[in-house]
Order: sequence, then C-alpha cells, then structure tokens
Amino acid sequence: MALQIYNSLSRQKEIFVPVHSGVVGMYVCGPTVYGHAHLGHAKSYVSFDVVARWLRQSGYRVRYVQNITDVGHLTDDADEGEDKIARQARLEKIDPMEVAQYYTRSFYEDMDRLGVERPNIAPTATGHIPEQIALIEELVRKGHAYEVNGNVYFSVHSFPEYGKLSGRTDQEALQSGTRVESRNEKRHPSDFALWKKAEEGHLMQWQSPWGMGYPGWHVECSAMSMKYLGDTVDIHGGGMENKFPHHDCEIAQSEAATGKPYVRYWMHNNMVTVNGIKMGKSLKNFVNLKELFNTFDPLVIRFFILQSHYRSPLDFSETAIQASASGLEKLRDTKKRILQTVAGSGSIDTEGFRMKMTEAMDDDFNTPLAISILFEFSKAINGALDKTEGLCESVMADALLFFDTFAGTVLGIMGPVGVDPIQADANSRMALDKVVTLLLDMRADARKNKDFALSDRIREKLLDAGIEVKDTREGASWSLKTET
RNA sequence: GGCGAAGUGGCCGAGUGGUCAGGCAGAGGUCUGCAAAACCUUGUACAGCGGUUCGAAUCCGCUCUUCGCCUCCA
Repeated sequence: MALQIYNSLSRQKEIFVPVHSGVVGMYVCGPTVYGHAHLGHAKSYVSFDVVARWLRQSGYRVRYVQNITDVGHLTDDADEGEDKIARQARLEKIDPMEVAQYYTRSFYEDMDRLGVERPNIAPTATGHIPEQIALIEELVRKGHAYEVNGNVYFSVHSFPEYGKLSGRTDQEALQSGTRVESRNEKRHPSDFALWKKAEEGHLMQWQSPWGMGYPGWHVECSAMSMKYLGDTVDIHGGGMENKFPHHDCEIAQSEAATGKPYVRYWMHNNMVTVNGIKMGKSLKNFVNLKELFNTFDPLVIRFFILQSHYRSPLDFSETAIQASASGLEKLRDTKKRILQTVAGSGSIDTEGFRMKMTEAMDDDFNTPLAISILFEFSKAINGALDKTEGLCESVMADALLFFDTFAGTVLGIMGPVGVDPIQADANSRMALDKVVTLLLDMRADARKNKDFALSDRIREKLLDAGIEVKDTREGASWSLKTET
C-alpha cells in the first residue's frame, strides 16, 4: 500500500505523489518568536517531524523548510494594534531583534529536547525582505494588488478562488458576520495587506518601492516557500487555526503570482486543549514546555503527543501524561530486556509486525495505531522470553532493529535517536554501572545465602538513590528512575 | 450568523458495516523468599432519536452537546 495523506484542500485522503519522484519539498509554518514555546508548538512540530522522518524512512529525499517569523505582526486585528515583537521588546526593554533571537534559541532548545530534528532550512522573515518585496511587485504588476498611501493590498476579487481552502468563498456573505470595521482605503473589506506603511516610531521597517514599511503576515511564507522549494511545494503544513485567513491568503498571492498550484498536499494539525479549551498564548492557559520538562521527560511528552493522531485535538492533563509515561517505560523495558537476555531458540513473526507498522504509518501517519503495534510487539517479545525457549539470536537482532527503526528513527521516542542525558555522559555512566553491578553482585550472594534482610536493604538503598532493581529470569536488572 | 471538526468503556485514545484496537488505572491468577516486572484471565464502550440493512457504534436524517476558525495564534 502506498502512502496516503489527508489533504485539507480536497478533504480526503489521497495517494501521495510528489512533483519530482523521490524528492519531497515540505514547508511548515514556524513560530512567531516573541515568547517561549508551549505544548501546542510541541504537538505541531513533533507531528511534522514524524511526517518528515517517515518520508525519509520511505526512501524520499526530503527538504524541510520551516520559517521563523521574526517580524512582529499585530496583536490586534489586521490593521490596528501593536507589533507583538515590538511590544515584547518594550516590555523587556531590549531590541526587537534581541527578542527574536532569544526566543528563537529557546524554541530550538525545546524542540531539540523533544527529539524534533532541525529543519533543513529555517529562513527568517527579516532575512527575506527583498524576496517579499519582489513577490508583491509581481502581484502589483499583474493587477492582483494595489497601493494606497504606502500600503499595498491584495485584491481578493482578482482571485476568484480565494477562500477555497477554508470554504469561505463568498466574500460578500463573509462580511456580514465580521467583527472588524473595514478600512475604507481598501477596495474590498476582505482585501488583505501585503505591505504596510511604517507608522511613526515603528521599530522594524525597511525601504520599499512604496516607502518605508514592513511586510504583511502572509507574504513571508509564500516568498520563502517558493524561493527554497519552487512554485509548487509538495506538502505545506501548519496549525488548523491558520487555514483562514493565513493559508487562504498564501494560496491567493502565490497562485496569482505564478499561475501554478501552490501546494499539492495541505496538512493541518489539530489543537492542544486544556479542559477542552484551546491552548493559546493569548488565552493565558498555555503550558510552557520548559516548565513541563521539569516534571516530565521530554520524550514522554513526545510519546504523549504521538499517542493521538495529528488531526485530532489533544487534551492536556497530568494524569494522561502519567499514563503515557508508564506505557513508554514498558516499551523501553522490553528493549532493555532483549539486550540483557541470552539467545534461545524461539521465534516470533517480526515481518508481520513490520508490515502492520508500515501500513499504519502509510495511512496518513497514524502514529497512535503505530504505537499500539509497538505494544503488541512488546507483548509478543515478553511472552516469548518468559518461556524457556526464549528467542533465537537472529530474531532478537531483528527485534532490536525493529525498535530502533520504528520507535527510534521513525517515531523518535526511544534511542538511538533522542536525548538521553545519562548516556550522553559516558564516563559517569560507566562508573555508575560498575558500582551498581558490584552492589548487585553482593546482593545476589546475599540472596543465595538466604540473607534476605541484607538483600532487601541493598535494594531499598539503591531505590533511595533513584536506582530501581528488578529481579528477572535473567538476573537482576536496574534502571535509573529518571531515565524513563 | 457563516465555515469547519468532533462526541467511544473509570481515564487517555485508534478503528471498522458482521472476530480483538492499544495504553493507563482496577480485579483475579501464574511466576517469585518478598517486591517490582513480565505473562494469562477479566470490562460486552461507541451522545440521543429515527431510518437504510439479514446485520450499524460504523451509512443517511434530525436533535442535543462540545470545540476550532471568521482578530494575532502551532
């Protein structure tokens, strides 16, 4: 079965066929960097990270572009309000570019800990002002945009398909429900700004054919996507809340400029909610990732995210994450057990699991189903190892490869890919290993002599030190409690 | 008001016109000096009301409820 992707534009799953065979161009809307990342960002970028990983695993060469929006857009509606980055700069008493740089670093720090691979290209809006101006000029030249008092607007009437992504195609009807007073200098209330004239004292502004100003929100993605991925990109991803107006505007300005389809497959990930309500910066109910990482292993968060489908909303609660943590530990224990077990003669159908796994991922990146297969696989392994025949060497090697491929390379919830702070410091790890092994040897002797008081004391003291001991058929095994 | 999504067992969460999702938690059991782990058994869930069908939680209609977007937002 071939890879199928749910295309938001057609509202159905479609067989994935890229523009150029074997190569995938992928653009994902990046963050606006004026605050620390929250769980919502994590869901989005973990989801698209897995998309990129699965495409690569499937043999595609992927170029993943994810922008950094470092030009402030407006806090309020499209025409009024304050620049968000400028406001943050004022609050922190630093330069806007300092705000952008600081939160950009913070963003990557968090994403790194979540095991999100860096995009191949991470263009910034401020670094692509000429490209944006060129696109706007092209639109003006083709009659799709017009200038009024130093502002340039896109004329939605010049692009009849405007709104095709969100289903908002009737512009006249749309206006009746709008809460925004339309600016009269626009020819039509739905027209959106491509370039905005800088007001007095505006901190970020650039020279343009229309005077000093700054780009509108929607242009940057079009300009940068087309610069690095060509006029037609294979996959464009982003959050659902950006379907309208952002993505509809991107489609309009890009297709009006090139006359070619802008995106083949639109992918939209759903929201993270708290008690059923969307998590958002403006709603003040967001869960800051850095704080969350104090309580939970980042990879547990990643696992928690991937246990629901990217198109489903994900409700945040500590108990749900706790449940995920227990589940992930079980999977990791299974892998550890394989590593610690001597080969026997039994066997399981690893190929069957591999096929089911591929099918799940090919079906619009069904990570929750993929994870359930991981659990079934784990159960099969444990069941076999509980028996005296155990598993033969080649099956054990294959099982490890299975974990490394699907839990590691594809889902990124288990080593070798991923962050393991203990593993990172090999020297102290080795020293710890020697000490614990020594204690466990002593404990084994005590048990042999039926000195259970001593044996239990060693186990308890180790637990106090954060080291959990489990007696298995293969002997005692230990793990750090924090190392989930 | 317009556009869109969704309601699954104690919790989280897949999926499907007619055998089982899976995880967490709970109960019983095997194993074990004990503990933990693992494994086995156990829950007959799909908002409500109609309709289509031999058969629907899965298709259709209506109702109720929730959420997102229509203003910045992953």
